[in-house]
Amino acid sequence: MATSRPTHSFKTPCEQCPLRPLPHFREFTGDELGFISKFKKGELAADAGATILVEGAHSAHLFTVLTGWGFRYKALEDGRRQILNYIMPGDLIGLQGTIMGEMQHSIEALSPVSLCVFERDKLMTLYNKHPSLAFDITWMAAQEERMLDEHLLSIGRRTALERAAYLIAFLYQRGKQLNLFNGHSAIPITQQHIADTLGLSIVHTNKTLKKLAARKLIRWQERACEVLDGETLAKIAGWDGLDDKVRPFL
Amino acid sequence: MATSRPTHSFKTPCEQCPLRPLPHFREFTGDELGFISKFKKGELAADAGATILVEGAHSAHLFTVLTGWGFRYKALEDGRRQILNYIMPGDLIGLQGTIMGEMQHSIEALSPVSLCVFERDKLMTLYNKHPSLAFDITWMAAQEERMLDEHLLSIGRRTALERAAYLIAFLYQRGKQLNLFNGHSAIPITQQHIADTLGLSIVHTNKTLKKLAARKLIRWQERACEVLDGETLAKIAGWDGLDDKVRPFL
DNA sequence: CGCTTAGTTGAGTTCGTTCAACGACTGTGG
DNA sequence: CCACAGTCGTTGAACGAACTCAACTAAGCG
Repeated sequence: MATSRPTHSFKTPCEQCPLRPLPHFREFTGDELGFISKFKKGELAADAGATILVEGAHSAHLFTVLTGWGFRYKALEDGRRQILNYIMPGDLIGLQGTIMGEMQHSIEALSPVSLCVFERDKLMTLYNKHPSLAFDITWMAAQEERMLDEHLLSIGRRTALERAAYLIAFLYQRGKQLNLFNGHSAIPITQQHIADTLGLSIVHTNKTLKKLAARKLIRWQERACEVLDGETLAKIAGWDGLDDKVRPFL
Repeated sequence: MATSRPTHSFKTPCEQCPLRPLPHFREFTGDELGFISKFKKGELAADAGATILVEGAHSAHLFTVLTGWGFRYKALEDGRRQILNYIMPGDLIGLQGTIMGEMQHSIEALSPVSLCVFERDKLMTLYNKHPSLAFDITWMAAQEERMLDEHLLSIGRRTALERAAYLIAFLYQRGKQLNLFNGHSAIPITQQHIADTLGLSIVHTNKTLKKLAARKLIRWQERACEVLDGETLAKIAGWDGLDDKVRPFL
């Protein structure tokens, strides 16, 4: 399995961050931007399939996803795996490990991923000197909590078809907010990942996805899911969708 | 259904908070305590069964649970309900609503509950003047995220018996940390609540609980679950248990 | 060329569901 | 005081959703 590797060669200055111009993210003051720039230590690149963070590790760092898709998961001792949520550009990862000492979940890259690395030691400085950014971190933690609430509702109470529809609609909407699709709306994921997210077996996941495909809501590609009709997917799940407010990130 | 009502008659001073002496909670500086005392606006009492916060409401306040048990939940349009997590003394609630405008879940009391009410408007002051408390709020959000991760793993990947064992062991450990049991370790919950937490039907939940009772791990009471052997429950679920570090609260 | 990974499909089994009925207990109104 | 309804827990029977097992295609790679 491929592992992540540091990229010393290049550090995108925060002032030229490709994410900031997106309408989805809030504007920052020069002061905030200046601090974040100093807070940022470097960049890290991970290949598709690489483990970015591993459960049990005493993570030294905090990361923001710059590009790529990944997922957080936990596993039982006998290998049963549950995907908890997906990570995309702008998402903060490693907060649990930074704040509470030890990671309780692992993170793996779905596509090639690049990350901004922040210095854990400067986190207290951030809280002391930049309360607006501290508030942003809390905002992001609350947002993550909200997504987990939705996922829990989905796994606990929706049928297999509804669950699959919800998950794909969710990933589709998130991807669209971040401008991750150019024309073809393909989510880089295998059916095994979907199964591990929905709490279903691979076989049943496959049969469920076929039903969605038969309705022309999705189309399955090499190793990706193309979304043809996100609205109907959301409707099948009885899901309201994400709110479109501008959000912070580091 | 009973509703919550304000208690104007009495406001416990934070300096005499019954929770602070517990070894489970971290010590606070006089400065921090002074601010929290000013931050606290009053108290609120809710009867068992009362709805404390409702999905969709623009919550004006932030609360800390002083006494009692409750739960957070979400429901689908057709009534299917999923319990997301339980609330106990020291837990902060209403953060999502305060930070992001609108509550996305409801909260209901399991037993009579009393709450400290904080002024939402002073939250920015907290972030500006008391970074250590701001950090505490982030800590609590991250902790909630961690619990949701565990629940997700449980519902997604554990069998009915393992799920039930995990849930009861979890509630038992939390209750014990907070000194909520005096001799008899009874969790004030109905089988319907357990079913709505585990994502199972009431009938199958009942049959599953009977298996645990047959093994003398639990005993079912009037409207509560008495835990006889929390260790074995955790072992059945393959669950490591909560960490016992001291934690913050407001 | 064999080897691995991802996706597909059918057959039989198991786990959890729904439907239904019943006992115990509580509170309410006549 | 009793009759009645409501909640909570319990149990059996029949059904269905999702699982495991197994076999097979197609694509990618050393």
